[in-house]
Amino acid sequence: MGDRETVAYVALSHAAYSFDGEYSYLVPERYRQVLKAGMRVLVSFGRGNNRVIGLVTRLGYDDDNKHKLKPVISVIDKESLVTDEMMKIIFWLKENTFCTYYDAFKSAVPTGFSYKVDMHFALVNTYIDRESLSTEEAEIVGFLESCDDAAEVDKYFDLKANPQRKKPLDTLIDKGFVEEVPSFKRKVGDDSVKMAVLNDGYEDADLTPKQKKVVELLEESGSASVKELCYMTGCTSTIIKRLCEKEVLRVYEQEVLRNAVGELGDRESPEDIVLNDEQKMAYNGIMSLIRAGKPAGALLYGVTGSGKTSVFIRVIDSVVKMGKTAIMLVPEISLTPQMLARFKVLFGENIALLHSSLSLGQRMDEFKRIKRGEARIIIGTRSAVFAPAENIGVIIMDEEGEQSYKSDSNPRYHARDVAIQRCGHNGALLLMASATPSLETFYHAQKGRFHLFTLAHRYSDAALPKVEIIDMQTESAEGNDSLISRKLADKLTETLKRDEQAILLLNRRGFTTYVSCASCRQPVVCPKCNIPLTYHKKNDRFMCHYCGYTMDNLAVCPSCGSDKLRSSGVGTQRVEDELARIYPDARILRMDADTTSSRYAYEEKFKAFENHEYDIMLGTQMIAKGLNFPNVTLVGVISLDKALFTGDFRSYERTFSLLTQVAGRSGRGSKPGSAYIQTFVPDHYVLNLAAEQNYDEFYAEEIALRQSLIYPPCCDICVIGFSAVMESRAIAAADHVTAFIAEYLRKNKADFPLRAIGPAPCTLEVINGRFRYRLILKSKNTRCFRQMIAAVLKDFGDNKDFKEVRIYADINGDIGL
DNA sequence: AGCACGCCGACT
DNA sequence: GTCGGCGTGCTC
Repeated sequence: MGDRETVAYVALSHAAYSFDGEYSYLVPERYRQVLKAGMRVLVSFGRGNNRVIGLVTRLGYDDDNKHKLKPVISVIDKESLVTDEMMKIIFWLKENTFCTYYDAFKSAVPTGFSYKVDMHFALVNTYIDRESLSTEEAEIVGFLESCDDAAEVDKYFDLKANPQRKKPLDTLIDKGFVEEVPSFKRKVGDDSVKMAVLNDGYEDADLTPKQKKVVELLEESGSASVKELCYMTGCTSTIIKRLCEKEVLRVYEQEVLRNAVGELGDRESPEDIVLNDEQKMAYNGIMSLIRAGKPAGALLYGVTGSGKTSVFIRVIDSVVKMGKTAIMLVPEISLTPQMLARFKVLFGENIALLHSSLSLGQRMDEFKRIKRGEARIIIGTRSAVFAPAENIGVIIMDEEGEQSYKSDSNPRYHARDVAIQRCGHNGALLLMASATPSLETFYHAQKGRFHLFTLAHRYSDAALPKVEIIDMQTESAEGNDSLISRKLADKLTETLKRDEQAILLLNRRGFTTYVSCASCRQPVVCPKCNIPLTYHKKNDRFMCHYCGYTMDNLAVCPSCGSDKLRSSGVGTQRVEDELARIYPDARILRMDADTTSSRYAYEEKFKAFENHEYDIMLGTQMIAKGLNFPNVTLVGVISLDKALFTGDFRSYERTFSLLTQVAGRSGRGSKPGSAYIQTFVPDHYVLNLAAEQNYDEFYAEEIALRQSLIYPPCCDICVIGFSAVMESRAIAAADHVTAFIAEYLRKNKADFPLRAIGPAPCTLEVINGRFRYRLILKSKNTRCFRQMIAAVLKDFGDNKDFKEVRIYADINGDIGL
């Protein structure tokens, strides 16, 4: 038994969920010293011996192996990208979010580390017996002799198109005459800002009408982001690509400013931050939990403006002085430049930043700095919870209830759940903070599973803004058909007169949200999604906010041909117009996904508003959160009624939180602030409790509701979603899975409580031309339950009948839409 | 997902 | 007789 072979367990990069697993490969002698778990390797897989990249999940020995193992072909990484602890997280992600090992790995490591393999081949420096070769083999050897370096034989012989040529190449490798030399290329990422400019001599090119539109726009503006170009001209990025091929324009990646925050003069010491008594109590309690070195969770529950950030700073400072690391998660980093600037001043080089607007290179650098222990304070968005930090003392989640902490694509994880796992491994504290915590978190805090620290007073005892609800029903009964009530209008006038600023919130982009025909009553809908299109005045086009489809402004009704198209509903653009009419002298800043296509634009605009270059800021949710403008004394909510009734069980919670947060933007400086909420349902308790900023009461109401209707946190909820181009296929798939579950329960004599709802169409039945159905399972998220879901997904993936149907499972995510 | 193996129809 | 249709099942 002295001859046990070293074996690497490998998770493959291209594995589908149904055959994802740890495959064992022999580790050749030459790699035995260097290969570690967490490195990527090149292996051959399947009957066709395709070269694929895989992740070594662990190393072991070949005990009684019945298989003839294939060897590891080559090792890609010089060092492991994954610590032991992160490897546990990868396994956890696979079990809990039903992704593949490799998907989990990818979300834990910056995309900049992704590689594309190209196989090259070279002659082995040895005697080759020509006589033994077939003609095809001799041809290959001849070609390789004519090459200086390792040659891309696959390209030369076009192996993709002529797969029969692969065999002689393989036999040559088997005979030891030819060796494979993999070449790894960094993939070019695609999520930085792409900008376009015209090339010299563009005038001479032959252009189609759509292309001409793009060129004209560029002539005006000089340069523009590709996204903006598409928005304004209504074309797709393929047109830009075509223009690029014609050398009419060129596309380049926008440099992200390395030092967006800049070197800010004097460094402050975190210890100079003075805490009031309440903050001190919270700080002491938090620190004693961290010093205990045991996994724990705590909620810092404080009203807006109670100085949670100061507590964070002192905690982080102390944690770092203990020799530990700290991770601080924020919902959207671009929305908190002010907080970031403050941290830079306090902690300088000790900070690493992980968020989406960094370039790939920057992200990789930050990742390395954390891994080497050079940066011990990590600030970032959701995915920063995977930072390769070791010896973590605390993970802070600011605005813990924010939606952006939940991923709604592939590994469908919640940063909170990952953070709990990491705190468990590190003996660290998970510190969640919010004025309006998620129901889940507050529930656990009530039950004593999380420690609770409360900050009940606003810093320096500033008063909370006075909030008033305005009934738009009586407003219109009394003859005011304007979007803005008389009261809000008066307040705006006063505010502008005092040279103070106002923030107005509306959760709909565009101009009008609904265009319909007065004669046939048909709304104008998206041909792919069957959802009413939104009219955008700025580009004079109809747009679908779900799939991005756009079309020209219509003169006649597409269903009956009459010219009586009428628009209704209100978008930000329409409000902007109305404001401009009432307040011709006011400087209005509109902030929504249409005006701010690049991350960089956010900060510019917020800065301009802060410098009082504008009087009124009008926008969607993005303006409601985390910002601090001392000169803002008026907040108006044009309408949020739609958000109350989205069909998701969290819609009350979200609306409550949004309202309290936006109201909190008012009166943050020395001047007192006020807020006005316009609504057609003025008696709704959610609105009234939000106006009172009464979270405790809201919690009591909402938890009772969740208990009686059985929703989280009183149970766990799993959505299994199906989508297909043909509606009947989506239904058949959903029915199949429903039957499979019933059968599974019977066979396994499972006795866990389970309640299935549906299958039923999703609220938005069609998106982007795919019909959507869902099955909702209410149960307890136990291992048995997850095993069942995994079995469902595996069975489904193996089933050839449903090739064209996409499926996903999401535990405790949203069920709306 | 690929890819080979295998078991039935129209062809040099 | 064989070439090739794509149904079925496996991948260390």
